[in-house]
Amino acid sequence: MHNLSTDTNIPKLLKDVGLRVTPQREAILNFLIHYEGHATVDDIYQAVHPTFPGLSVSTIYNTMKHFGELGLVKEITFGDAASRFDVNVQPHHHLVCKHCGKLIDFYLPQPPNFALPPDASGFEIEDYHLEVKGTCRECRDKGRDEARNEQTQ
Amino acid sequence: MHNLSTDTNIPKLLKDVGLRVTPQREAILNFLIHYEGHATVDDIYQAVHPTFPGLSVSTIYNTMKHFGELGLVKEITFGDAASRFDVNVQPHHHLVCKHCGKLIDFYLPQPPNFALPPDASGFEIEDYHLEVKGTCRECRDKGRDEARNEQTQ
DNA sequence: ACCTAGATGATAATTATTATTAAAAAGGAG
DNA sequence: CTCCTTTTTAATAATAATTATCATCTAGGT
Repeated sequence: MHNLSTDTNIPKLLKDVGLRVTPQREAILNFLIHYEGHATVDDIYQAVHPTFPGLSVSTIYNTMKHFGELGLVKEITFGDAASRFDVNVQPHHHLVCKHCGKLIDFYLPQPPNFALPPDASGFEIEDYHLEVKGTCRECRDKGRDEARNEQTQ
Repeated sequence: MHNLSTDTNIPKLLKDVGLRVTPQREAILNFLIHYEGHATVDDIYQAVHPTFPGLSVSTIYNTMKHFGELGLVKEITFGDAASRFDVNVQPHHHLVCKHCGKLIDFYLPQPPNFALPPDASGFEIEDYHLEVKGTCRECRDKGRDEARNEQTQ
């Protein structure tokens, strides 16, 4: 598990996790490190493409898969929408605005306690994620809804 | 919020929630009520289609949207996979097996307590869902993986 | 400089879902 | 019961995210 910050040495990091150092990977990582919020593949593409015209979305998908497996990013998948990637790989949870889709991180002081039901005996817990849905202040203030896809960070 | 059981009067229920009583809706509801687990649109289609050849998937999507809005079912959406529908509309949570996709319900004795971060001030919580990922016993026993899409209930 | 495993990019394929729309059916009014 | 309006259905096309394919290219060791 790696925690990335703006002063991470990108080529070194890539070598450390056993990946070849390619300009594409450097560009993507660099973007993610500086990005506030939770980027989708398309966000990455839109941002990196101008300064790196060759870049293909396949490469981004590929790269994100690698990064995910190596613990550089965490994929957040919500029902309907596109996957988002988070350089915050600390265990954490999300508030999701039902109206604009905004994501806000939060942390639990301690894992929630619950008893496994009988039909789950032998289930080995590896990870948990709490998704809290509701309405963010902005959407509560303005007339709700019609905000979708505006502030989807 | 309605809790469906095997002795629910389906036509009456449909009328009560303000929907027209159609054979398609009756068939879908009847299937859901008797189904153990969490059905996908395709599950419904596969099950109902043989005895109701005309049924179209559009109708199922449509119907599930209505049922969801009226609180007859709860849609569970996980990242990659197809949406599932649960006639258990009580607030509850899920264990998800990473290998075979099996879903197991569980309940929290009390809501997890957490403090909203400062950038979430004004966020109005409406709902929360805890998703616990791991490996179910069956997948732990057999050689893992290659089970995907077998016991996806 | 050379070689080979691995990476890339273009494109096609897949999958879940939504939109469209003409035809059919539900349910109330007369 | 028949007519009428509105909703629903079903078939199809459209969309959108993601994965698969594969020829070409390149990183990094020799």
